[in-house]
Amino acid sequence: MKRTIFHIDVNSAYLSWEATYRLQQQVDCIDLRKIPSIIGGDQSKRHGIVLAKSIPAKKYGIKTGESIFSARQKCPSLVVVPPNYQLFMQCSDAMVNIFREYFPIVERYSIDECFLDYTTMNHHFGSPMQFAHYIKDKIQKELGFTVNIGISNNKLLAKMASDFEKPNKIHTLYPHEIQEKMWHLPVRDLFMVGRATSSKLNKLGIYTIGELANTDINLLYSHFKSHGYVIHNFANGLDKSSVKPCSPTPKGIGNSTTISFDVETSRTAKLILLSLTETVCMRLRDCDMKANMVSINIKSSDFSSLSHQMHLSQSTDITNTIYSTVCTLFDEAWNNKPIRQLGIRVSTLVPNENIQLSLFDYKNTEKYTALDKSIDTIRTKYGKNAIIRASFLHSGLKPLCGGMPEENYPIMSSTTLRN
DNA sequence: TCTGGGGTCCTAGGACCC
DNA sequence: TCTGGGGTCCTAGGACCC
Repeated sequence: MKRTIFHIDVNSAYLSWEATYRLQQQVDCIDLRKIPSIIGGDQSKRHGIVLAKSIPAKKYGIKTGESIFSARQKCPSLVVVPPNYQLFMQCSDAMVNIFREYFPIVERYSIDECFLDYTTMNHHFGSPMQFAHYIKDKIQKELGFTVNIGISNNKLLAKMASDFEKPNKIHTLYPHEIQEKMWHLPVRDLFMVGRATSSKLNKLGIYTIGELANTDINLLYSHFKSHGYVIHNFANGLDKSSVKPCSPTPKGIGNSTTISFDVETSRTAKLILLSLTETVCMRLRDCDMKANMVSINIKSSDFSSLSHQMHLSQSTDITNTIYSTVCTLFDEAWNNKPIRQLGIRVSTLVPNENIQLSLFDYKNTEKYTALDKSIDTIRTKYGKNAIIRASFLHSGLKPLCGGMPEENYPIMSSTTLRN
């Protein structure tokens, strides 16, 4: 049976959300979407990259991911606004709540993108195009921001379609429209063709999605291995994946941070690793999982990076245990180059039940588990910094670092954002 | 490049075994 | 050791997405 899939994508999400919020709060009367503006990190903390841009900023050639320094060179009058992740989560939730009024399954692909399956809903809500207009306008009216909607028979084509002309537009990309609407685009525009793959394709004389679609699959395999099959299928509009309810169980949990100065001593590095371990382990316990693998990542000031990982003899969620592994990994891996960024990650996760405890450390495990539990309770109740490790006092470093944007903010319901 | 941070998946190459 | 070949497992690094 032919499916009907929608892909909804918020236009310049972070920027639209901030603009909508400012208009509603009447911070000032300027709509950030109508002037050259970006959402960007703090340059003094070396977080200075463009996270989202307005359409006027795009006209100056400003790209997501580039440094704010270079964006300012392209447009000296550029307005730079810091990100407000709590607000972004609330706006995202408000949009998803609207979808849930109509769809039993909402696949939240990212903070600002969803897939919906409209296949069986035609006779309830009209043609796909009619319903797309309805839901797009509803979001704009109730939440104040615009979206693009792509419609097709599979997720890949729906996603490609939503990326066509912006903002506030609906596009179809049905299989019979592929040649006309998609094949003339540069290969870089195809989902799953990134910088590295597109430059390799260009060297092979392949510049458009159409050329890729008509390239011999064996040639692609010889250069790209299994990824060659993926991009060849996508260029031909082939995708069988279905719309799935999101986040089954995470495969791993990690946090990393770029430090505002170059770290030159193991002592400082380990303090930062501790703050990262604290948040990662809290998140791990929060989703009721234990980890079997611990990895670290070190990016030097010259931007070279290295990683190191270790399998644990026993799965754990204990901060102290994971931290001591992190320290061992760091000592084994660090090449003494000044450090720009540190990251840790736990993976090979198992549900926090039926864990075999070795007889020897049974007592310690119990003790540390109780300790972590008390700390988590205090932090949940009184805030993240209600209890911190003494080693951070007077260190000038944050005792907890990274983490998902949660905090103790109430989730804004879709009504809260209404005009 | 004055170049963030959260993820997932794949692969080359080495270790080890028979 | 002037050493074959196949299989499995593991790790580091790199690709991609947002």
